[in-house]
Amino acid sequence: MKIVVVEDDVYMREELVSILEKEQYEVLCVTDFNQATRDILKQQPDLVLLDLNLPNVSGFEICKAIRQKSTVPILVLTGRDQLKDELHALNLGADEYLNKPCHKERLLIRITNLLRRAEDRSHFIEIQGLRLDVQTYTFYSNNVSIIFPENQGKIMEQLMSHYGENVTSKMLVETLWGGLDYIDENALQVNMTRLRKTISQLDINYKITTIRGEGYRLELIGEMKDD
Amino acid sequence: MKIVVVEDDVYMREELVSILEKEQYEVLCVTDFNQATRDILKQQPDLVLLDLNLPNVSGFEICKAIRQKSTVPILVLTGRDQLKDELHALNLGADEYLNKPCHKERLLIRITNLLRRAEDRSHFIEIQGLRLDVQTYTFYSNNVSIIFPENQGKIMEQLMSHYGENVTSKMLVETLWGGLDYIDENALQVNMTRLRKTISQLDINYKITTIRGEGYRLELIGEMKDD
DNA sequence: TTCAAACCTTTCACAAACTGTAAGTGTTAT
DNA sequence: ATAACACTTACAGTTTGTGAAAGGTTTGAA
Repeated sequence: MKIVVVEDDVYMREELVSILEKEQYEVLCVTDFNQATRDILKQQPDLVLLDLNLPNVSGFEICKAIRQKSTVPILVLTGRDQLKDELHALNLGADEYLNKPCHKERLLIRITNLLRRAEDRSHFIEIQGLRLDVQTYTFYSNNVSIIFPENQGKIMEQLMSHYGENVTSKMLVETLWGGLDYIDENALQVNMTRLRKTISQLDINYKITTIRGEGYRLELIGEMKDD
Repeated sequence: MKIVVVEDDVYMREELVSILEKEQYEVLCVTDFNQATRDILKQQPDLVLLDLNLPNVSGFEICKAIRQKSTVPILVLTGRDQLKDELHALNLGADEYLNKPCHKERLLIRITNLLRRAEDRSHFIEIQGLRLDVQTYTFYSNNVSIIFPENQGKIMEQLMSHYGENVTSKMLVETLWGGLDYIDENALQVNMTRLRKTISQLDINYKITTIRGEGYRLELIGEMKDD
C-alpha cells in the first residue's frame, strides 16, 4: 500500500516515514508544495497524509483539489486544534482529522480503517453521484442500482473515467471490439442510443453529449462544454 | 434518521437528545443496559451513540455484540481518554471514537459522515466477507464481483439475511414464486444446485448445507451446525 | 436555401443466458 | 430393504443483448 506524506517539518516527516515504513507501507513524500496536488495524484497513492500548515499554500486547498479529482482517502494530521479547522477540512472531503502530537497506534489504526474502507470501493469508478462497478457493470446512483449490458457498461466506463474530456469514437470502438474485424461505426451509434435510453430512465443529472466529428462526452445537465 | 443513545448519565443524555433532535434526528434512549444489545437492534437504528462507562455492563461488550449482528454505524462517545480504550473500541468494530466533552459541531459532523457512509452500503446485505446488492443481485467478495441470476440471487438473499438460522424450503418457494400456481419443489432444488455451483467457483469460505426435512442454511466451511 | 456528411433511431434475426420440467440417480433414517 | 427426501443432468421455451440494415434527422458550409 502506497502512502503519500505531505508535511513540511523535516523532523516530523522523517518520523512519520519511519513509523509507516515499519508497517510495510510504501511511503513517498511531497516537498514541492506548490505542485502538491499534481504530484500527489500522479503517484496514485492508496492514502494521503496531509498537514494543513504548509509554507505558501493552504492545506485546505490541496485537500479540496485532491477530492475533486479522486476518491483517495485523505487523513489530515495537523497541529491546529481549532474546531473550525477540523470542520472545514472534513467538509472539504477529508476522511479523518487528527491532532499532533498523535500516538503512533492511534494514527496507524485510523490508516488501517481508511484503507479497509477504500478497498470496499476499489471495484468502482466514481464521479459525483455516480458509481460503476467495472467488473459487472452494475451502476449505482440515487440509491438505485441497475445492471448495464456489457457494451453499454464499457461505454459508460470510458465516459466516466474520462469525465471532463472528450472520448473519441475511435477509442470507444477500440474498447468495445478491440482488434476484431472491422465493425461499422453504426454499431457504436446503436449502442449509444441504447445507453442514452437506459440513462434517461435513471433519475440522474448527467447526459451524453455528441461532439460532432470527435466523439462523445459525459456532462452535467445544464453544463456547457468548454473545449 | 433514527439514532439510539446509550448513556447512563442523565444530564449528558438529555443534552445529547436535545442536540440531536434539534438536527431533526429521531432519538431513542436505551436505559436498561443489561439488555442493551437486544433493545438497540430491535430499534433498527441508523446509528448508535455509545458510552463505554456503563453500570454493570461493559460498553465494549455491547459494541462487539452489535457489530456481530449488524453493520449499523457505532460512534463511541466516552469520558475515557485512554489510548488503549480507543484502540480497543475501534478494533471491536466501532466506526468513530470521540472524547467527552465534545463540541456539538464536532459530534454532528462525525454523525453526518457516518450516516453518509452507511447510505452507500444501504443497497447491500452483508455478512462477514460477503456482500449482496439485493436490487441487482450483484455479489461482492474477495475483491471480485459477479451477478447472480435472479433466482439464485433471491435464494442467496434469504440465506444471507437469515445467516445462522435455517431457511425452510417453504419460505424459499414462497420468496421465489410467491402466490403463483403450484411449482414443484424440484425447481427449488435445481436452483439450489445451480447456486451451489456458482458459489463453489467463487473463492469463498461459505457453503450451503441441507437440513433434511427442513430446508437450508449458509455456513462457514468447517463450522458445525448446532441446532 | 440547398445539400452532403455525420449522426440517430427503429426493426429484424441470430445467439447467449436463464428457467422449469422431467427423468433418473444418490442419500438417509427407520 | 425400503420409502422419503435430496441431487443432478438434459432439454426446450422464453427473454435479453447484439450487429446489420435501412431510413430518418441534424448540422454546418456554400
